Amino acid sequence: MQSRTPASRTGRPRNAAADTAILAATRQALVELGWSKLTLGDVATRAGVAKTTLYRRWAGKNELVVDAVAELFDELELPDRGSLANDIEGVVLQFAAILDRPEARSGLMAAVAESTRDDALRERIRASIVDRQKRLVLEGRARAQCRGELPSEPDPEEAARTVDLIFDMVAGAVVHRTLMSGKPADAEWVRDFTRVLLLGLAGGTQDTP
Amino acid sequence: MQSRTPASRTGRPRNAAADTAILAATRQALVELGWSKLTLGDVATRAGVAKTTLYRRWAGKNELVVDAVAELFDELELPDRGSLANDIEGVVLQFAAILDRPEARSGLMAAVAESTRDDALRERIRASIVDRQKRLVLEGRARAQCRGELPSEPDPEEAARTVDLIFDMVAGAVVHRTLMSGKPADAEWVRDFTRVLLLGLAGGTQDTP
DNA sequence: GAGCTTTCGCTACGCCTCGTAGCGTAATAC
DNA sequence: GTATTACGCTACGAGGCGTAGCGAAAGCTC
Repeated sequence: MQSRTPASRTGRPRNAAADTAILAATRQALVELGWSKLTLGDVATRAGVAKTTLYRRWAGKNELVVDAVAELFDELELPDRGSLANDIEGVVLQFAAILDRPEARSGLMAAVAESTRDDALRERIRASIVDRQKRLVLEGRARAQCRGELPSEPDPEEAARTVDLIFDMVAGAVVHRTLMSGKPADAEWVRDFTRVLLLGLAGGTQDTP
Repeated sequence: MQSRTPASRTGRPRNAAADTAILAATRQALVELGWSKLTLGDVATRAGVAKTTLYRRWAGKNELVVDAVAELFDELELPDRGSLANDIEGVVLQFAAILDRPEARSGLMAAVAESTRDDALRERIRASIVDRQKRLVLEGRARAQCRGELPSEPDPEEAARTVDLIFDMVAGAVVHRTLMSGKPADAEWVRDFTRVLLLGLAGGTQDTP
């Protein structure tokens, strides 16, 4: 996950439990201290490992926090709730619930801030968080096209653009609502948002449910 | 702007030029160093003032960077370009251009990250950045309603909700596209985005231009 | 002008964190 | 056994933080 697994077959193996303990301790420290006051020495103490062990596995605070936060977003699921509107509302509410947790808020935004000056970190975030969750858009879109709720797009290039656009609109709106405007993405807001998004995507050819 | 103006009529007045010099030095340091490696001592040296002077005017790194970044967003304007679609495309492209500047990227996101654990800082961001730019949505919306491009909303409470929703959708999508997806919010993307947003807002009763 | 008030530049300081080096020990593969 | 790697621990220099204290400068009031 973090640095390397060079198929080292010899020597003492790494303690796998330490990884989960360190990542859990990182999230706990994010809750109690936030990003700026989080120190690697403190995380090591919480996890019950030596500080040097932590440095042997992660390059620094940035990489550690990205890995710790990325696990949070793997909880996202997209159960079939019968309609595209219900599917979107469900996943948006899940996403909002994750962003309600302080370890996700401060950790994610701080990592994104650092990634503006660190290409490797940006790629790490993209691979372990952003691109991983794009699967939700792809799945929901495929379902909706099967149901006839969305027009099928023959041009694969244009379809990819649309997927990216939807992803940025959904995730961006929730993040902005939660962190910038500072208001909750509650059921009422999610309903309004989903209505506008669906009308826009359906090309204005569909009635309001 | 920063700390206090208690109508201190007596004593040596503050050097107003130092404020602008400090904020400009902060932006320059953000460009060259980024948030995490920016130090107040370095900013003071760049601005040609003593470090103690800096601490007399700002409480810390967070507040200083918020003020330095807030000035960037005051450049946003909303010239009348004839149609709601053109107005939106114009302001989104302006917003994207600001987010293209490294001092805006790292400074804004880091401040938002810190604000998740600092209520005073969150309020400072809301007042000096977020709420200030909501004027653009209000103005564009009023224009569009005059043109008949958007339905008028009699219920003031629902109208306020709609304004908030539009603001979060526009700003959130651009920020997410730029910083999370790491792709440019170029003319093509802005056109696609505006089309979806407008279809959603018009309630599906309008043709694609 | 004299006197008061506030700001400014400068130096110095204790505190904390960072990231690394070095050592001895533990755990596994061959 | 031996080789190899991981681990815990201690110690260290480097550097930033935020503050205190000082003398000097720049205003206002009288």
